[in-house]
Amino acid sequence: MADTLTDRSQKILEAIIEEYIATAQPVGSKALTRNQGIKLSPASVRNVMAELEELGYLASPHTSAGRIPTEKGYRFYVDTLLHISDLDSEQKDQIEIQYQHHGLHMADMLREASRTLSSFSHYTGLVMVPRLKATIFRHIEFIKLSPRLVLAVFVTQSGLVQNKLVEIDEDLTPRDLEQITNYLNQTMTGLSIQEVRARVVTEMAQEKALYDHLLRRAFALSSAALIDETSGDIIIEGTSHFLEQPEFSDLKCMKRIVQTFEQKSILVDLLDRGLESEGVQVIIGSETECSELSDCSLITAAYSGKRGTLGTLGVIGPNRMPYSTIIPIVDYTANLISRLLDTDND
Amino acid sequence: MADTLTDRSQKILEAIIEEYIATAQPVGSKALTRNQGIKLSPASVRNVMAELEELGYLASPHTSAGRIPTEKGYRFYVDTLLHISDLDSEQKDQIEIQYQHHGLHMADMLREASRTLSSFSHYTGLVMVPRLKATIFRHIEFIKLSPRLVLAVFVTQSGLVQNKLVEIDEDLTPRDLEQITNYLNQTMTGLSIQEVRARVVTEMAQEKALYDHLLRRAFALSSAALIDETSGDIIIEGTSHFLEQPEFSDLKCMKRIVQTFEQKSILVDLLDRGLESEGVQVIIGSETECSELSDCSLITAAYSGKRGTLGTLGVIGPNRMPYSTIIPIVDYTANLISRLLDTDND
DNA sequence: TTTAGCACTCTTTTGCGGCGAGTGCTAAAA
DNA sequence: TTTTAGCACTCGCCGCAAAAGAGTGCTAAA
Repeated sequence: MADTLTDRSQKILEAIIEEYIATAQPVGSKALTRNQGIKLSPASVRNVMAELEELGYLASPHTSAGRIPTEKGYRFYVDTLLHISDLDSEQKDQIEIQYQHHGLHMADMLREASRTLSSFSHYTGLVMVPRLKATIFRHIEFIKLSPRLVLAVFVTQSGLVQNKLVEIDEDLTPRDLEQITNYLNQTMTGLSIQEVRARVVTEMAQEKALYDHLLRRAFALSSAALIDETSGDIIIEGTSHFLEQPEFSDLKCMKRIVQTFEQKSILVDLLDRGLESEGVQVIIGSETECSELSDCSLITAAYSGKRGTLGTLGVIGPNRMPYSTIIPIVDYTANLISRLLDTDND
Repeated sequence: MADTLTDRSQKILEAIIEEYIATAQPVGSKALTRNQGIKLSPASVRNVMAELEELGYLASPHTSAGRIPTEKGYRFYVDTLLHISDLDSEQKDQIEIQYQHHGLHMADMLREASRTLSSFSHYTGLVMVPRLKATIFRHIEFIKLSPRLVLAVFVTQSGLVQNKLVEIDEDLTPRDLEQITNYLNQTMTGLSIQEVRARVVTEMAQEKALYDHLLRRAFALSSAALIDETSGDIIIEGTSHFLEQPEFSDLKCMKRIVQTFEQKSILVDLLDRGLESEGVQVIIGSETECSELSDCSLITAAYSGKRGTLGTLGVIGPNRMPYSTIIPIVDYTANLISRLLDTDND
């Protein structure tokens, strides 16, 4: 039982998957011979189909229905059969236009990205908000709101702004705050957040910090401000597209999926996986390692700012997704966002 | 045809509505006599039901089904029949507990409110983010990020923080910025945003602003910073509860509703209505003036900070909602949020 | 004024035969 | 040896009709 399929088997598998993606109906041998450039009789196709089923690429819901792809089938399709074309420039323009009216606000841009992903793919768009730890320190500022309350505003190189209210035990004069601000901005600018954190820890342990009152406060404040709270936030748009999918017409199953979305944490984990890797990733069905999402697939890609990866974005839909059209959309959007993040904030 | 119903009619109407709320099934005369403290025979009940139908409080889906309440029926129920009990202290505690771990961040608190509303009501929670214009100026700060880019951070009395990146045409020295900051904070603190805006407009028109370069810049910057961008944002949690409602088992109709939610603007309008009024508001079916939501009802209440109303929150679900249990939940949550906003930020 | 009885209506369920799509197998054709 | 035509078989889906069930309105009696 050769694990390598013959050319002919591959062609037929491809045709079946594409037909199934288009129609959501089990594909029969006859339908195949009608449609495409397959020059075989139904009987021959049947033989191949039986073989593909035995190898685990196809399954039949019941005897008298056609075949549907298994996860293994989709995986093989995505890995070796799929030829992804580039977006034509018209589509690129259409996508790009969406971002024209969004100014400098990163949050708006990411929301728009999620929306665009959803509306161009007709599935559900996902955008992970940049993890703070993946970003570069640019500026920190402390605003005193009341004797015991300071607002820390922290800006990353890529234009992400994080606010945090910090309670303090002792009154700090505006002058103190200014000094702290200056010190931190001078020492930390250009470092990654991880480096900044490390630095804060080591310096706080060092002797001179013990004696320099102000310095100690500076570190205390900054470490409070840099706790990554927004981390793990995710922007989901177009959940309603799920309601269009015939495979989810069962309300029970539909509800399980939507609830999983609302929880967000599982999606965050899935998007996190894409952080390390280059290019577009496809996660199919049970590869999600989440039983609720076992009939869903994700197409994700990382986006990056000036220095390194910031986060990931993508699309989630049923296993039966038109990968060939969505992969370029995700890819292009990720690149576009990266580009916008690089140019927007000098 | 007296518009005032007899006591008996009211009792029966109430029983029908409550039965229908509990079961989602058309209510027949027999079912009624079985259940409650109604001491009449089915035949008598039928007479009353026929009368109630003629008056428009009930409708029958078809001859051989029971009756279901009309909007007019619900409205009457909510307005005059309903006796809302207070939450018992156990429930209050349960709700309150949810907020313990949320520190000073307003955004987190509001998200939690939406989540709590949803999980305690088993419907969909809505929280409108405070409209900037309804808030009081507390502090503004400008952070220079690059020669042409300034980050404006604006804090309201109630602890809402808004960031805005502002592009400027001419380089401002840190000294300039500091002066501008000081000037604005001294003049504007304690004014409502509307007053601030008005002030900026009038002062910019005045002569002295024409000559004072710095002043002009200060106004330009602040007016750019105070454009209300987050306005109209809304936090929706628990959409999946809609999938549980038998009345929305039709996917078409379900999808229309979810899409309406995703658009948000319609919900914002609906929540806006509650801004003016005291206490809990109920909007039933077509009162939403939105055809997609004609089978939905909202229960909303305004929450407020130190000075005046900030926004509204509530629950949206099918017309057939257990108003008597949800109204207290919404009411209590709104008060709780108001209380938290008042105490949190000295 | 209330209730019991009854005929009537209309939906829902159930059972059943037939149609259609698709399969696997076998034997013939290429 | 590979491909194809033919054929019996399986099984879901559709439509129909009959039966069941729930509820109503009306009338006449309590």
